Amino acid sequence: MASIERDLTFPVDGQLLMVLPRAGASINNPDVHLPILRSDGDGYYLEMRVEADTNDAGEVAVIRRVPLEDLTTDEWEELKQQYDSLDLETLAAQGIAKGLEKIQDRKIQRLFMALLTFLNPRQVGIVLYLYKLADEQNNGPVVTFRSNNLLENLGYSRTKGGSFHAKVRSQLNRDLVALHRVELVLAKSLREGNKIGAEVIIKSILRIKSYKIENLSRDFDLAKAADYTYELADSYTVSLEFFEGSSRTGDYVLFAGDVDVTQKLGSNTKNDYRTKLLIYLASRLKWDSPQDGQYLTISKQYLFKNLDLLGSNSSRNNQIFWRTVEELQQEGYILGAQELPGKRKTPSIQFQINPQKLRPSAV
DNA sequence: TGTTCAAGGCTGGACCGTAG
DNA sequence: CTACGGTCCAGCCTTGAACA
Repeated sequence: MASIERDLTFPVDGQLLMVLPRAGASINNPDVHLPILRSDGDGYYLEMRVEADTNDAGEVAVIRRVPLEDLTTDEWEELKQQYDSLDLETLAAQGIAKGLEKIQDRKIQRLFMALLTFLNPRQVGIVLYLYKLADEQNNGPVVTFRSNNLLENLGYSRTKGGSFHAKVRSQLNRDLVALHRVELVLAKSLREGNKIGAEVIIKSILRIKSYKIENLSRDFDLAKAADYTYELADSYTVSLEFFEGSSRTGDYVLFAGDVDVTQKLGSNTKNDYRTKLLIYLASRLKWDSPQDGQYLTISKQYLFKNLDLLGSNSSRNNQIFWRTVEELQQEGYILGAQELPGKRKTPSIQFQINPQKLRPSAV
């Protein structure tokens, strides 16, 4: 029984899921502040704050930040100068790529890009895939994988020669380095996170422990590849920093082993509502701890915010939302969903989750 | 409220060139 | 030869605005 179960599902850390939608909140989210440069006794940081929304316990405060410890004084001055010349307001309105195109220095451009698009659905897909591998490899939080296998699982196609395109390879290295380099600052006990003076923890999603280059003639530097070039190592060994797995504390959510992390051709990861909804539902399973483990009632306002459905046309937002629910229903994660008549004009949605595809650990 | 239209952002794959 | 680097652009999808 237990082994069958393990074949069909894999555990993803509960604390990570609780914080994931917040940690990856986009620039359009009203709780998100624009990036700032900050220095304190410990060093320099480029950081983005996500403020808590006190009307809902799950909308906790999180800071995501890139430590800039290896910057020279000149680089720090240049970074400050580039930062001052940025029009951060139009960056949100006109798109991130557009907003950053004036920055000449590629490293600075990529730094902002990494922070602004942190934990987008493509990166979340990578994280899910790594938790699945951790379960298969049974080596605790340590996972070893071949880059090409990961690209394959993300649904990318190969060139005529059989390799992957330089741009996708490069994006993968940048994603991995972002998951390694960006630190999350959050309350140690998320459920009490809004209290003043709460103890904080600082963690990355993963740490890259080592990597391999099979063609020895290539000389590869992880940071340089992420900051300046289009390179990718052939394999990586990483350690998942949020990891309870199936250990005795048992704080996790089981995901279906056939979870789809492929990137759809022609589509755009920031519009991957299906992955956002899946993760948000998993997150709410941890926050709400429903007695039956199946029924979740979530206000539409918070659903829309966490799906980044923040456009001005509410009927269109509704269309996209229900289309997304339909997708997860087709995949079997959701057994049913219905809109509950709203108290004071705040309608909510009741979901019935399929415990065979998504199930929290017993509380 | 929902539809239609035009404009434009983001992604990845085609193509081609280059370095080692 | 393979992997990297750059340019171009089609396809998907969203957005704001106008309108029924």
